[in-house]
Amino acid sequence: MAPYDPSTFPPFAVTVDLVVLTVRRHALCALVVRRGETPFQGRWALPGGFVRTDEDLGAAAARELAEETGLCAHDPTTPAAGNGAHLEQLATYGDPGRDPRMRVVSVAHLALAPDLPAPRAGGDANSARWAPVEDLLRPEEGGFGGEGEPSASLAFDHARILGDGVERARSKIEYSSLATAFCPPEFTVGELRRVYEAVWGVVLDPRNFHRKVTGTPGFLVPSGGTTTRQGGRPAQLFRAGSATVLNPPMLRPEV
Amino acid sequence: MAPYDPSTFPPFAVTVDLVVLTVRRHALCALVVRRGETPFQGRWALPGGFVRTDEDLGAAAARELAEETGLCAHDPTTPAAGNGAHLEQLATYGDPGRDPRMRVVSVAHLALAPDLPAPRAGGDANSARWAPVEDLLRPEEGGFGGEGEPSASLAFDHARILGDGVERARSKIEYSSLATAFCPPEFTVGELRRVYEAVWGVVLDPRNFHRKVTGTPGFLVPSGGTTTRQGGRPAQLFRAGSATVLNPPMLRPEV
DNA sequence: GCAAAAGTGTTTGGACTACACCCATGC
DNA sequence: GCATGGGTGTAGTCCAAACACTTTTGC
Repeated sequence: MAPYDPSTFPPFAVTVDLVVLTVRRHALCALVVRRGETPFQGRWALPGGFVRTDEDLGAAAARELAEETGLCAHDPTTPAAGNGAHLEQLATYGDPGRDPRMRVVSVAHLALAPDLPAPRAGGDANSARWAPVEDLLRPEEGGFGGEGEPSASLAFDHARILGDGVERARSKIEYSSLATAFCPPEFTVGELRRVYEAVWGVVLDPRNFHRKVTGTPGFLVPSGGTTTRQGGRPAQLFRAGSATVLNPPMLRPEV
Repeated sequence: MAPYDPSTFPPFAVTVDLVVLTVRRHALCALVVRRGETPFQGRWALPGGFVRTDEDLGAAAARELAEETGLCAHDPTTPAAGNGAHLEQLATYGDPGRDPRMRVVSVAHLALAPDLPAPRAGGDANSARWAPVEDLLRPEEGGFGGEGEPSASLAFDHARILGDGVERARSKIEYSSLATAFCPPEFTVGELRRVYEAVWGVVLDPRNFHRKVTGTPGFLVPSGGTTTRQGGRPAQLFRAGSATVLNPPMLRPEV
C-alpha cells in the first residue's frame, strides 16, 4: 500500500444506491423515487443516501431499504437481521464525473422483494413508485411516459446500475433459490414459475418446470395447505427450503 | 436520495485493494506485499492504494496492478486498455472498524495473471511475493511460515477479501473462458487443464477435458504449432478464442 | 523398449424437451 | 358441461462420466 498520510488523503462522499426489484402483474419492476433537488430535479432515480460515519455498507443499505419500503432486509452477510427481502451488494460506481457536484462513490446494492402494496416514501405516491424495468431501460425513451410523468432516462448513471442489477438477478435465479425472494412466504409452483417468466422474459413449460423445482432437494418444502387463488385445480402451497444453491441449475432458454 | 448538504457529508478515504491470482507449480497463488508502516507493520497484505481525485475506480486498480507487477490490465469495462491480465471489480469493504486509523472504504479488484517471473515491488524480493492461497487462508496459521517469515494472518480484513476473490475465480472459470487468463498467449490443452485443477483443487479426466474444451466453439483456436515442453507426445498449441462465456459450462466435480 | 503425455472411440446413465394425458376446482 | 390451471407419464435426445485404446515423442 502506498505511503499513508492522513492529512492528504483525497476525501470522497460515499453513498449506497438501491436496486429494489419485484414482480408485479407479470413484469419485473424496480423502485424509483423522484428527485426533489438539482441536479436532475424532477427526474426519477434509484433510492439511496449517504453512508453514516459509523455504519457498515450493508447496514446503510438495509436502513435505506427500510426507509423506502418498510422491508426488513435479510442480509446473508449479517445473518438474521430479520426476515424479509433479500439484500446483497451489487457493485461500486465511482466515475469522477458521475455526480456533477462532487466526487461521490456509490456502493450499489440489490434487493429482491415480494409484490408490495405501494411505496411509501413519506406517503407521497407521487414521489416513489414501481416502474417496469423494461420501460426504465428502454434506450430511446429511457423513463416511462404517460400521466404527465417525466419520460427522460434515470438520473446520474442509475440506468447502468439498474441494468447491472437486473442482469445479476437474471443470472442468479438460475443457480440459486433466490427466485423465492420475489414470492410471499407461501406460494404455489405456478406463482414461482411466473416469477421466472417475468424476470427472464420467457415462457416456460409448466409441466417440466413443476417436475424440476419439486425434484430439486431443498428448494421447496410443502406447507401442507392448498390454494385456488389462481383458478383451476387447487395448487399445493410451498415455502422456500433450506437450499441456497441449485444443483443442477434452472436452465434459461436460449435467446 | 436524502437532502444534500456539501458541508456536512461524512468524508471517507477510498482505496483499491488487489487480489492478484496466478498458478505457479500446480498451486493457486496470490500476490502479497509486506507492510512497512503501522498498523500491521511487517505483516503481509494485499497490494493497494488510495484512489486519486480524478481517477476512476478501474483506472486506479489498473495503475496499482501495473505498479506492482508491470502487467497491463485489460479491463473489460474500459475496453482495450492494452493486453495483459484480466481485471474486474470484486466487491467493496467498508466496515467502520476495518482500519484503526480512519474510515476507509476499499473497492477490491480481482486480477488474473499468467505465471510471472517474480514480483518487483521496488525490486525488493523481500517486500512482495507470490504465496499459495491455501497457506494464506489456513484458519489456524493464517500466513505462511518458514524462512523467518511472519506467519500471522493477512493484515486488515484482507483474508476475507482474498477468500472472496478466490471464490469468484473458482466460480467464474466454470462458465467463462477466464481460465485462459492464467495461461501464456500460447498454451496446450494439458496446461489449461492444470489451471483448472490448481484453481479448483481437483483432478480432472484428461480425455474428457480435452474433448470438452476443444468442442466448445470459440473457447480455443489452434495456433498451428506444437510443443513437447510437457514431455510425451507433442501437443497442439492454442490461443484463447473470442468466446467469453462458455455454454455449456465446465463442470466442477462435486466435493 | 518403456514411460509419459496427447488424443479418439465407445458405452452407459442422468437429465432435459416435448408432448399426451388425467385431476380438481369455479362457473 | 366446460374452461382453467395443477400435476404425472413417457419417448427421444443430448451430454458427460468412465474407461479402453492408439499415437508420438524423450530417454
